[in-house]
Amino acid sequence: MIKINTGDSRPIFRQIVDSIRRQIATGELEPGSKLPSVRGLAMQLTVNTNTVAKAYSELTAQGWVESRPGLGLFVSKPRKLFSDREQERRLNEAIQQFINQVIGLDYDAGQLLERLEREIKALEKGQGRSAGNE
Amino acid sequence: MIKINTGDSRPIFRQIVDSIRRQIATGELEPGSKLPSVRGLAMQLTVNTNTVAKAYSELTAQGWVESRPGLGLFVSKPRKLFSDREQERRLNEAIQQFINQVIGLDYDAGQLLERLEREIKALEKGQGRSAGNE
DNA sequence: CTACTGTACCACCACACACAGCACACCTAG
DNA sequence: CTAGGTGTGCTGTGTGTGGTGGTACAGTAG
Repeated sequence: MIKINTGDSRPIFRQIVDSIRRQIATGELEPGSKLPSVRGLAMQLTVNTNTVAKAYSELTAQGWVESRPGLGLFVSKPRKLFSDREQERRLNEAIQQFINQVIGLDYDAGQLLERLEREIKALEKGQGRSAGNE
Repeated sequence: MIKINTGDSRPIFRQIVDSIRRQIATGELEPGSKLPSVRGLAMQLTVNTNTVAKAYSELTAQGWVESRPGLGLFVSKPRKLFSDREQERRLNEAIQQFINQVIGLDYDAGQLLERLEREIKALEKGQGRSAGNE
């Protein structure tokens, strides 16, 4: 089930992408599963169809789901999504962004790492995608 | 010295804010230090004065620097910047955002935490701000 | 055929970002 | 005193992104 939070600073289509990506990564959505239709999800979220289509377009472009013409979108089998360099670049960017956000907060390194560890390991509960080769 | 990267996805004024905040947090800019003038920094970065002014405005509003009328902006003494709830909210947001960015990458929890630990501890080298009470 | 699927357009509006120029109050150096 | 530097405020203009609304088309299932 996908939820949209209007108080969230992220744009709507990004919330949809993140939500579905997380469901796939945690195994909540298994490979082969069918995603809700563009119009159906748009109706449920009281959002424009183009907004959902934009989210689906990104998921398809990044290889999380595959389109079967006339049928819908289906979760694709786990595989490596980015090159090593691209992965490294994205990880670095994510870390720097995290630091910039917590840099004024009164937490020490230990507290930050403890909180991060808890949240990260919660993801691997349903066994995230860790496929072999490309 | 402040650098602007046009390839960076962050808006210019945000890059300036982040850069200066980090310099203050790491002690590279000590309390009482004078920031470069709005027009001077804008000239150096080949950027509009309003863009620098916007960055300075945010730094002032968040209490990182203080304005002495007619003289300039000066790094203020360390103190608590946000309420406990606000700190907790921002930390949570930062963590969720980090997870959303690394969720498709082929790193396990151990690798992520190791990388995070290295970068976070690098910040505390010059003794970050950890003042007592509000 | 009809009804559903994703996809691709078009137009419109709102907002953030950056740029440009101008004005004002303040302080210091001469 | 004046001249020049300081932050701050305002108006405007242009560009890009996000969101909405509507239409259209090819593919698939019944």
